[in-house]
Amino acid sequence: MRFFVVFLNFEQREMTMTDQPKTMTYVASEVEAKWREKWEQDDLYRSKIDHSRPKYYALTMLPYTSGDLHIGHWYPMAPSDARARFMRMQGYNVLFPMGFDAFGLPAENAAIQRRIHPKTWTYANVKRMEGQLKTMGAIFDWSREAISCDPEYYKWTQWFFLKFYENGLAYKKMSSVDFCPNCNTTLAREQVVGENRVCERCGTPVIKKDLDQWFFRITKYAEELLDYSKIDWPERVRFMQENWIGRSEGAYVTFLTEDEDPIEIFTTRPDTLWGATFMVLAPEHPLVQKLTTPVQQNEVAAYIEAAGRKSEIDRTAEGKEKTGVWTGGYAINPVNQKRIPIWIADYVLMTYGTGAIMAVPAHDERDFAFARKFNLPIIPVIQPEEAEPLNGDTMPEAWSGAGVMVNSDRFNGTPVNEEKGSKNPGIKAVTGWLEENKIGKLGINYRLRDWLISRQRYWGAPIPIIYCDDCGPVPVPENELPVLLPDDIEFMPTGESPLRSHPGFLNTTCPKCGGSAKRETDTMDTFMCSSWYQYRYLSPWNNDAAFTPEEAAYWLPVDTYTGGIEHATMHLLYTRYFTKAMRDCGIFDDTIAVMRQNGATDAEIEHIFNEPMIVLRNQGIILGEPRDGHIVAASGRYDGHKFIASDVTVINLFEDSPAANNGSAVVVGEVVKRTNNSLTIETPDHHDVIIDVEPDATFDIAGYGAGGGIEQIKYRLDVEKMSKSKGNVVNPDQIVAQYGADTTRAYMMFAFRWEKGGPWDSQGIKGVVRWLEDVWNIVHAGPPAVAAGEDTSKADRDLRRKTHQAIKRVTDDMGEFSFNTAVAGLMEFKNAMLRAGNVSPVAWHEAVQTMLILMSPITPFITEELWSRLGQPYSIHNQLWPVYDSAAAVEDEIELVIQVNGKVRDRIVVPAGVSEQEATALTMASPVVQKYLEGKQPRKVIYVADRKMMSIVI
RNA sequence: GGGGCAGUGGCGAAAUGGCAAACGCAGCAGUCUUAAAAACUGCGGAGGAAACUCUUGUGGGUUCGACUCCCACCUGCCCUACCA
Repeated sequence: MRFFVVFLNFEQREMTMTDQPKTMTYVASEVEAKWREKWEQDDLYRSKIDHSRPKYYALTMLPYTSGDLHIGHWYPMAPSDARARFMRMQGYNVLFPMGFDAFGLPAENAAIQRRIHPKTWTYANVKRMEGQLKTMGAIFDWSREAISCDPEYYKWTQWFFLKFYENGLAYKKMSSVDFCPNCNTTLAREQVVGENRVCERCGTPVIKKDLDQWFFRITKYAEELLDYSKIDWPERVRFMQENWIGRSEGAYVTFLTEDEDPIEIFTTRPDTLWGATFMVLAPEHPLVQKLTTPVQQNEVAAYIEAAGRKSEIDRTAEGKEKTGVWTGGYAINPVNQKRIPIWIADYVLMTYGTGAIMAVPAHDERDFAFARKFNLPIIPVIQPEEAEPLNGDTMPEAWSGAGVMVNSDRFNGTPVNEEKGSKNPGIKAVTGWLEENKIGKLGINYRLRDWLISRQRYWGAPIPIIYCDDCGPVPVPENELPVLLPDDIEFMPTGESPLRSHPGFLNTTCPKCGGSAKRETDTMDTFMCSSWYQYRYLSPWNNDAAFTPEEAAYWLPVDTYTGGIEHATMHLLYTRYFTKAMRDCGIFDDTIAVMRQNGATDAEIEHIFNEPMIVLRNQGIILGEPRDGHIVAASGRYDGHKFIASDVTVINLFEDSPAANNGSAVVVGEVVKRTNNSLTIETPDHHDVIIDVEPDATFDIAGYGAGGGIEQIKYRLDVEKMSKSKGNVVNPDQIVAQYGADTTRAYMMFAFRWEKGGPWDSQGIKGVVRWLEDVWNIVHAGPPAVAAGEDTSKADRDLRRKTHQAIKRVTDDMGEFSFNTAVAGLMEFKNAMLRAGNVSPVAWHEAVQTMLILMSPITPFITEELWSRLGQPYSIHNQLWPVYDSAAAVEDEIELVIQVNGKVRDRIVVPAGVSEQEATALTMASPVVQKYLEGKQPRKVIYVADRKMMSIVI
């Protein structure tokens, strides 16, 4: 009857409390508002350089200014904040900044739809989101806030562009690019998604357009980007990036046409060169015109025209059926001087390799399909061992496996295995020979292409280039930055940047010759802004540099970065590239100088500017909560496939359906969809029926009486991503209003495995509510009243053990991002406190204070309140993290598990320090063991001391 | 087609090769209440009256011992896709 005791104490304590009367029930909103204000006043979470303490830069991906924070924003941020707080209490000087990714298409689209200026829309959203973020109780240092659409920010985005341009990392070229006809802008390759190649933003199928566009030379870093040895990133992200970079090792080989024009090809299978029976060029290949013979002219022109017109969907819709035409030209295979025809086909892409291939139909699926379709010769040059000799005329498919080289002159008999590149003896031997004879050379090819950064939109950072008829493209001088976006602008999307129709922006003078010139009117991809924001946070107040070297020298690099996996091949690849490019442009030189002044060694400096973020962890996604729809019986009449209802009744079971009366029909089913005037129901035999509800229809919904209408009908929600249209969005403001920020934070951490996520459960949050209420009550109850002279040493030791076990558990789990088990450990500790018997006030206070400190990173408000109610000095968040004492955590006695032949048969309680001999003797004495032994000697006895386990083999 | 990840109670989950299901939700029974809610107490994988037996997607293997390691398969999710 512990609660009785607690209650008594609670009363006693209340009378002795010295402060003003305090609410005895936990009201989250009061507690949170009070401390939020106090912390802000005291600037509790300002992060300042302090060389006496180790730094820790924790970062979570900045939100886009969409206008409303949803629970999906809290999910990465709140646990990341808890972990940053945890590091702070461990003695680190922690920087945990926040800002906004504020440029981009949605602002402009919203502006077009609602006639609000993107700037107005964006800053209103920033304001709203700042307010929401502040309720979270995070240790964001708002003095370091950075907003990417501020001129003070994008000045430096433009400056980076100029630095990259100076260093040959930015260039302009005419190229065929993906263009979204709905958003009216070009897209980077990775912004085109799915099998149908649609725009990531709006789902419109992209088209190809030839435009003069700016690119960043990310391909220069392809090899370095594949090196993950200095960073601790999830394998999954690594795999995705590796896949995206797509390194393949092979050989470049030059074939000559009959006119001696060289055609370079890339192949990963130089060992099959002798089997090349034709060549294929991409339709866009520059040599196509010259190669085409007069006879083939018409056919080739028609094919190229058709290929250009075909959308990506048309191509895939054809089911990969090969198409192509012969140019009429021939090339000479350099390894055997054979004359082979040159074709063009759209299965060869101009954008990969050299845009030309040697076709080896015997050993490549695609070439095989092409050769069979157009009756081209197939010559096997790899013979699988222990198989019938391959026959080019009869083989049913290409052989891409291992074997021995045949029909390949001096290489006949060379083994070929399934390995790629130089690990394959056949490839290795042939490549060496090609190099010796200057026919070809070893080569690496990447799938990665340069990063297209031009966007034909207004709401982005203008590209700081001026075009002069005499001087060509001229960079805007640094002292003229930023190139400001004009506010007065027409937004109708035309496929050209709106800036082009703004004469005041467009027309300028050439910085070199002073003549009249025009500005570049494209703006930069917003991924450019978010590629360097981690550096702007260091000193957003600095208008003379992108970041302050003193700040960078102290805080860099980012120690932990958290965010969604969806950015694996975009943001996370770009920002790695950006840091490497900055390093090579000398942008960190001042920072390095400061580090040297501060006594940093070369070894310490060496790796710091190679990668932006050392540790990366991805959280999962919170999905919508599933729910059953109402089961309804609708009466009315059929009109074709539709049902017109005059009455809708919610029933409990299908069987409760009322009988049809006076000629009207009745349909019964679960509501799966609802609009303003119709319901879609699924009948018990799983057919969907659409019900049009008459405007004056009657509703019978339990609990709503006569006032019920169609809005009260619940429709089924499956587990799906949250979206407004699905109606399954969880609004964090509402959750916070109902339960408080602490509960919301803790639930985010407890509900799922953080990296996995899962469907929202509106019931599950109650567990967290009860936990915090229990903690609240425990603190107010105070230490139990112990009778004079009673020995509390055993109870004290037990509580102290639980305390230190909790310290260990929470410390380890927080460190490993295992937030759900950290909270579970704290709940267990709370349960132990509830069950603690008569402990001394000293032991109770140690336990309760430790509990509050361990909880404080997770639930910062309630712990601060309880800490102060205990009379402890402000602030709990400035306390040091407790240190685990293994001696205190050790058990007095342990339960020894006894296995016989691998199965648990008995458990005996033994003293903790028991020796193996004693344990064995105790085990053998067990009647259960005796029973299984049947008087025989065990064959083997295994004692696992640290697992408290004895295994006997009979 | 290629690559990757994951499958444990009704649900979210936990378990350095060593007691499967900690912690929590829902559920059931009870206390309190006129009643309900809340709160509290107990039960809580399946079968069985019980002793006990079975159980981590399926089938093998390694081991005294496998949710955990290895092989094959099934299912789901993610990435990628005519990439030479």
